[in-house]
Amino acid sequence: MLSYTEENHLKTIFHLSGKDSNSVTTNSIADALNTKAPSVTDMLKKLSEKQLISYVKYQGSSLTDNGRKLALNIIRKHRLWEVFLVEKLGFNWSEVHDIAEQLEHVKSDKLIRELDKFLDYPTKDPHGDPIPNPAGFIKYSNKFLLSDLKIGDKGKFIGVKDSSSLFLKFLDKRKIALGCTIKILFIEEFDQSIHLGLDDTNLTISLKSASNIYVNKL
Amino acid sequence: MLSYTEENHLKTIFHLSGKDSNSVTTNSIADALNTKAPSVTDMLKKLSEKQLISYVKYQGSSLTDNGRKLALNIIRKHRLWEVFLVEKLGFNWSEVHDIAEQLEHVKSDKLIRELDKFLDYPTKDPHGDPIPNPAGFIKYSNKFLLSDLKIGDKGKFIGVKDSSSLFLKFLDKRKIALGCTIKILFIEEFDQSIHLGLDDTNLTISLKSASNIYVNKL
DNA sequence: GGTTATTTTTAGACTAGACTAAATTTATTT
DNA sequence: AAATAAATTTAGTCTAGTCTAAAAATAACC
Repeated sequence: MLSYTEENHLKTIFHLSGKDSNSVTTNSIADALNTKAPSVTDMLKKLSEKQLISYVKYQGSSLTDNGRKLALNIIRKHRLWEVFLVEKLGFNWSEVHDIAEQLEHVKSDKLIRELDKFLDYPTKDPHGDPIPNPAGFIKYSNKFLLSDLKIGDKGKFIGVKDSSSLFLKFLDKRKIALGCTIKILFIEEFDQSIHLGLDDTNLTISLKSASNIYVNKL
Repeated sequence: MLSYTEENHLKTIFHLSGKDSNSVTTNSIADALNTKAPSVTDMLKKLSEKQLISYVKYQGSSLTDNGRKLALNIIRKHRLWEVFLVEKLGFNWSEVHDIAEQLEHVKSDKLIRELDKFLDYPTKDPHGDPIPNPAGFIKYSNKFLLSDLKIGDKGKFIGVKDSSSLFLKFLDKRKIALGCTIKILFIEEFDQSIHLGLDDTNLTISLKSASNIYVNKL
């Protein structure tokens, strides 16, 4: 049985590792969890003992198959609860992260099975992120960051990288919603801010914002 | 912000106090929480400092108005989640307690408001216990223990005292369901076991079982 | 390639919550 | 009302998780 803190470390290592399970630095975990490096080092040793990560002193950590499975199970729970909050309780996608952060730690396999059924087996959360299946398999889409597209490219908005409430409200205000089509009209040389075509309107967003938006290239 | 453990102590003190907020002993709290007396003593001091209970050394503890309000809020959450689990996710009433025990600690006022609305403002949980309103008001029904009725009395089954999974399954097996009418046919002198009329069948239950069943006298 | 800077780990201390064993207070019994 | 029993608190220890400061390892730089 994993503790709250162990679960959070596994989840964070997964998120920082990316698709191909790269090794992750101690400091990056500490930053992500709003904690300090020595606390993380302690936890890394513990998770390593439990064979959930492979950890080499000074060299970083990566999930074992077992650890990855557990991480994906937590992420599955997080995302199912997010769907519940938005679809059933009428929350805005910008409000659900912190609550799901708590709900994801509730322990009951049956609860998640029944919730999944109740929600009719959703495959994506409200931010467009894929929901891992019960076996811990996750389907990555061939997504790109909006900031990596070139002038003239078109993309379909499928998700966000940073799902902080602040950023999601930013998107809401500009009517940038999941599923809409975005065309790169022009990129400012000076600061890489991007002029977009969005439905019938044009707008400009910063490089920082564009680096938080995932699209499927069209 | 209360910790998980603080919340559990407040809740337990409320449950042990009964309708008229009697003083509660340290050992009874320890028993209810499956912990030891010294741990409880520490917590009592802490809750007393926070003015959530009034605690006199060696004399027991009782909730302050503030503590009672917080306790009722936790109970409100617990019972709303139980309704959700049974009504929406199809759980049996015997399975929901442990899960609700976890869910009740999730912190978000809006979550509970929306859940309440989603469930259409229920007033009782699946075991027949009243759900406190958001202000911390709880409506007690004039309930009796089945074991306190006399021969010839009739009652409507409205709730259980001990909602352990074991006892609820016991009731299910005997088709004793919330809302059914129970008549006391005969009480054995030897062991106070009770012969009941239930719908069109008769059965016998022990004093211990009868002491766990609440009825409204008819 | 040696020096400096950065990252990471170790060492040691702190808090919340739990425990056991011993001391103290209250209750019971005769 | 003294002696015994039971309940409760105190004292001291333990674990998980956190931190700061110092030491060690790695990376970066000239």
